[in-house]
Order: sequence, then structure tokens, then C-alpha cells
Amino acid sequence: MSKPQDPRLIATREAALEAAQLILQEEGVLAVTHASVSEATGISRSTLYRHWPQIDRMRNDAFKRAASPSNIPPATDGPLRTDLTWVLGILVSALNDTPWGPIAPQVIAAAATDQEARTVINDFMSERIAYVDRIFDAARSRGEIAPDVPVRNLIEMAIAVPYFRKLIAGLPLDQDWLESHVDMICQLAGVADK
Amino acid sequence: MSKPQDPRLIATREAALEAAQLILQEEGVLAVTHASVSEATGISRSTLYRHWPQIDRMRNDAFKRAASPSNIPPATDGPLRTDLTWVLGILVSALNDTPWGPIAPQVIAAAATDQEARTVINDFMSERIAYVDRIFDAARSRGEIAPDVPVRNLIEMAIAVPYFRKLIAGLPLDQDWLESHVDMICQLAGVADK
DNA sequence: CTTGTATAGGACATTTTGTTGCACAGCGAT
DNA sequence: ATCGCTGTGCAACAAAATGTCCTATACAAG
Repeated sequence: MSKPQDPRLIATREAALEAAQLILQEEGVLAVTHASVSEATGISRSTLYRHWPQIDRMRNDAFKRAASPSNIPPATDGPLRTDLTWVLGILVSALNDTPWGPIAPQVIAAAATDQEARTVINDFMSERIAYVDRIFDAARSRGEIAPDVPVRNLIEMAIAVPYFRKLIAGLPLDQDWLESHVDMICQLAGVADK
Repeated sequence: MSKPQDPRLIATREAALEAAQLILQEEGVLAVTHASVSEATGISRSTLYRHWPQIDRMRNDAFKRAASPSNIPPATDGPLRTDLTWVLGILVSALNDTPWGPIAPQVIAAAATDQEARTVINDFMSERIAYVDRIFDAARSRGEIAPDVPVRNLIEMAIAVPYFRKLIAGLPLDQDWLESHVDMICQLAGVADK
């Protein structure tokens, strides 16, 4: 149990991180400094130093805030194609329409030298992978896919391509693309065409 | 035509960028400054300011240096499985054993706010995609794959997964994985099992 | 040799970053 | 309501980083 905290402390922290996250997505990690967050929020610089003596900690907390789970449970009542389209659709809109899109690459870059950032990415990814995993599990218990289908690789593929397109290649993730992507995954899973 | 340049200028530039690239892969973009490069090379700070008045330019040039093409032409004499294993093997070892592995995520992060970095990534990617494209082209003209196979998506998948594993998920790219990955691509391409 | 150019080195100004002390206000407890 | 505790704002300050400028020197090209 953590002891109850002063509401002032919580409010300051929250306001600071909100601003930090905004700066993060608009101007990049480099722009997130005690000074810039102070100016954006009106919180004094010395207070921010008290909360986060090292700027990396503040940045990491902003990362975590951006990576906080969406709490949307995946549908698992089949068929596989429908479920996949649904869950990948959520992933796609997270990348297209939420702060996570612009922030993710920065967390990834930070992860190279910062263990905490690595953890943020890993946690986020395991959660997404678990989502898709559940869908395949359900499909298997319905007998929709064969037991020998390499589910692990399929999950990875399902998620890797949208991430690659958006973050690395800078390509759009639209509805047409999503459908053809799901088609390929289904084909590999041995599920009949639409 | 660019006019011939003073050899001193070229030498300085090259030495600076070499050091910048090293710092980039070991300590991250933030550590690449006029001061740090000056200290690493012995080149005076004022000279570095003359070459790159803005630090972003220096960083971008270091990015470009790290992304410079490997000049290894892909084998295209088939069969598809062999060619794919070869070309993806090159990609994998570039990610595993060259500076590009640690540097790529940083270029990607920079690309969010910097057009020039975006171009570095795009150029690099189109080159890799062209490699794989040539292989599929050859396979098609050999009659190894059907005309209606969605080659574009396959290429993307072939490349996306290793990038995702290495850069985003932080997973290893080993020989076993590579083989199973090639298997899946071949299956989608409608090529018989080994 | 001569002229033009690149670099090293240092002085300096400016900006950013980090630290500290103090007054004040909000919080929780009595 | 009052009191002690703690978080915040503010200002002054120190330290470090960044950016600019000038001069002497070394190298390059004709």
C-alpha cells in the first residue's frame, strides 16, 4: 500500500506530465525540459526539479502516460477474420489518431540506452500481443484453425506490419490496406476466403 | 558538378562524421554535440561550427553515413526460398552486426519532426524493398509464383517483421527464426514446402 | 613565392541548466 | 479555528553548455 498523497502533489504531477506528453508528440523528446514544461504549465521550474531531479525520469513518466492501456477488450466470438479486423482496427486507430502514434518512435529510440523506456515498450507490446493471442486461442478452441498453425509467428506478423508501415516506412494505414492484411493472416492461418 | 574541394575540408568532415556516428550508436542523438565531437576528434569546436552551424545538420549527416548502402547485389537465380533467405540474411546481419542496428531507431524518431531524417529512412527503405522486389520479379519470370500473388504486401511483410522484432520488440533475429519467417512468406507466395 | 582558405585556440557573450533559501498557501490533524 | 507540515513560487545565484568572433598559423593551389 502506498500512503495517501497530498492532492497538490498529484495535481502538479498530472499537469506536468500532460504538458510533457503534448510537447513530446509535437516537438520531440529533446524539447521536453524542465524549462519548457514550466512555461507550458505555469508550474515553477524549481518545483519540477523537485519532482524529477533528472529529466529522463520525467520523459519516461510521460512515455508511460502515453502508453497507458486503452482498456478495450477484444471481441473473441469469431469468426477469426472478424475478430482480427476488429483488434487490428483498434491498433491502427491508436497509431493513426492518438498520441501514441508520434510518441512510440521516441520511446523506441530511448529504449536503446534506457532500460525503463525498454520496459515501457515491452509492457505495451506484450499487452497488444496478448490481445491478438486471445483471439487466436478462441479461434482454435472453436476448431476454426488447425492445432499446428504457428500462432506465435502469425501474431507477430499481424502486429509487425502496421507498426512497420506507420512508424518506420511512414506509410498510411487505411481500411483497404487493413483488409488485405487480414486476408494474408487468415490465409496463413488456413482460414477460408471471404 | 560540384567543384573539387580542399582535402583538409574533406578530411575534417569525414573524421567528424565518423566520430559523430560512433557517439550516435553508443550514447544516442542527444550526446552528439559540437563539444563532444570536438573532444572525440581533436577538431576544434569553432571548426565544427563552421561546418555545421546547426547541430541537426551534423546529426542528419551522421544518419546518412550510417544508412549508406551496403552494395551487395541480391542473388536472383532462384529458387525463391534460397534467394529470400539470402537477402533477408543480409538484412538481419545489418541489423545485428552493424551500426545501423542501434542507429536506425534514432533516425526513425528524428523523422517525426525532421524532414531530412524522414528522407534518409525512406531512401534506405526503398532500396531494401527494391532488393526484395527484384527477387520476386525473378521468381515470377521463372514461373515460380503465380501472377496474382500480391507481391507488394509480401515484400512489406518480409521486411517488416525483422525490423519490428529487432527495433520495436527488442527480440533476437537468429537463424531458426529466419527460416520459419521465410517459410511463411513462401507459403503466402504459393511456393511448395522445402 | 604568393594568395586564398581551413583550422586551432582563446576570449567572450549568451543561454540553458541546476541549486538554494525563504515566504506563502494549502493540507490534515487536533 | 489554530497549528505544524509540506508543496509551491520566486528570486538570486552558480555552473555548464552553447554560440560568436578574432587572430595566428598551417596547408593548398597556382
